[in-house]
Amino acid sequence: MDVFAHFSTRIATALAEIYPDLDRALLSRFVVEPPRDPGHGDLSTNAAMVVAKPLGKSPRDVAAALVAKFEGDADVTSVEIAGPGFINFRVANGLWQSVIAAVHAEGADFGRSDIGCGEPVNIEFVSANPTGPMHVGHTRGAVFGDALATLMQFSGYAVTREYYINDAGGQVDVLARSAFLRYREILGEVIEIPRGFYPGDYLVPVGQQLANEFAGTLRWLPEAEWLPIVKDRVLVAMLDLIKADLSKLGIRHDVFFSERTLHGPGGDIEKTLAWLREQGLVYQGRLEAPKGQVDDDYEDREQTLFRASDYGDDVDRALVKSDGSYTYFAADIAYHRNKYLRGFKHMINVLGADHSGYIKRLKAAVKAVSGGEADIDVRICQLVRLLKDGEPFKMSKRSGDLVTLADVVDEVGVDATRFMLLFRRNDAAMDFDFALVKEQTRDNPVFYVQYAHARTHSIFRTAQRDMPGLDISPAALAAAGLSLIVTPAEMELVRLLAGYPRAITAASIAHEPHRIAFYVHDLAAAFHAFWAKGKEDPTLRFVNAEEPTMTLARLALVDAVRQVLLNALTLLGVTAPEELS
RNA sequence: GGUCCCGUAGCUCAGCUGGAUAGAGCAGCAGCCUUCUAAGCUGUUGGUCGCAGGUUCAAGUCCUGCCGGGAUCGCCA
Repeated sequence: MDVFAHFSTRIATALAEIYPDLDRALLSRFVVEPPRDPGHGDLSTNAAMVVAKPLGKSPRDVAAALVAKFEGDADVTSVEIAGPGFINFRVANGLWQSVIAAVHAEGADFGRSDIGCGEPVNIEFVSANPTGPMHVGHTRGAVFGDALATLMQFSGYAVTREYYINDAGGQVDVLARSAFLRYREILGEVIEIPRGFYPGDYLVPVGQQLANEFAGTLRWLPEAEWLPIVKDRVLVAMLDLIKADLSKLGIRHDVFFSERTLHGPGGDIEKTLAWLREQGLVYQGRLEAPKGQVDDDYEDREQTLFRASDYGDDVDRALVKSDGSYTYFAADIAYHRNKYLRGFKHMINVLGADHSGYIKRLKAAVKAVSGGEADIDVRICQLVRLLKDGEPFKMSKRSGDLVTLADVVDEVGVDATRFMLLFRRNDAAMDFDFALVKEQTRDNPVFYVQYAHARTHSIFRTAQRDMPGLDISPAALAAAGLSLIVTPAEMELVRLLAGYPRAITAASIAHEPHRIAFYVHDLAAAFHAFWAKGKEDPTLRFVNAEEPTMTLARLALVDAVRQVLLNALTLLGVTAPEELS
């Protein structure tokens, strides 16, 4: 039940009846939304203005014809033309009240839609290098990607959560060598970790595991022989580490895709490059030296290039390094072709701020490998600055390790971590204040929203205590006399509830989960406000022993608020406690 | 130098992918606790939407050029 979608359909139908020749594409161009100024009415549409010009008519004439279609309609109490051609509707209370019943009937599914039409969408996120535990910088992208995935699933997309394991580069060799040092250390050698190696303690268990499995035998092998063995072991261990970190945040990927599987003879990279060559998209050539800071070891040479600039990138991009191995980008082209061949025409990549320069070539790659059939949206998560009591926080600890994702979650909890990271647009840098998210005051939005949910339960507990004879079962709530819900403060709440499905679809389409966080904060605020009204005016209290009928109607409203708060928080991966201790 | 992101109230930020008189929270000021958990609420002060042009019925929103802040810049991943 989406009131806005309901009116949108009705208006489109009316327009099609009035103007049979009207271009149907226009019928999806107008919007139905709550006007900024509530004085203008409950719903407003710009339909007349959108349609007027192509029809060669004045907006107000179109509006007048449209208004005539709604005269005497049961759903509306008034329809007015305003300003340059807006149409403002006042919706009958009965329709608003039916929203409460709809929330009750649909329960956890309230807000669900099928705008995705079951289309497969691949969301690649996190993809942190498998060289150690996740550090705090990865957290934002992890939470964002996960929330976006849940959101789009709820809107009817067939979502695959995917993690790309960068296990093919030189840093993995360094990782394996670092683990090998720990192995030798376990065997009794005194080891100094040289610069450029991974010094973290987290490799000690890997060394131990190698010692358990191979005793001392690896030590006497040449590196070429032990390296692949150690690499296999250490990669599995690191991935387990990362999965454990992610599960701390309640995040689980459907697919872990290894970059290594793309390499080698007959692998996807070779196939993809051969295919690109057939298309004439690969050539030998030179690039201009980059402006700005030029590396000392820059060497102008002829190289193998992909025609990225044919697809909107600024320059063509190198595919092969000077040592003959493939560039990261070459593997990434193959990887995205692989996604396309797996049936994904919609891809979303969640990347950190340092990858913003990568967007154009990625889009170029997707366009090229799909023949323009697939699209990719790259969502950049900007930096998070850690603060404590308003002061910048050291990102590295004494041991030299970075602050890890686990540190943050252990410090402030999953709910606070997730909500705070989602309570901001992804493309703006943000501050994360450790002290604030642990506060139990209204300044802390996580707490504020969870408190609203706990309050809905508290009201039911009170009702049970003070009116033991009252039947507050789901069936009784469903049968409540909703026509009693009429005061402005109540209608404000109901209107917000009615806007939930619309908020979900809009956030899905825009790939912006933060809108749900703001929505739920708004709903919590409206609920707290209504709750407080009962203090000044006892007739506005939810539970009133003198008025069982009214109490039941109000409880039905509270239950709807409870359900939507729960739905929205669940979507964000934040728990909704029934009681705050 | 190129590219991308940001610039909205003293501070932190929304602004529903072009709509009507630009909104919240914090801070400030003035109020509300023998409570349906005050862990909350009400009222109020505060704006040249960085600047200048352009597009149109309509621009914080789209385009161009500047200014300021951040990120990034052939073979790292």
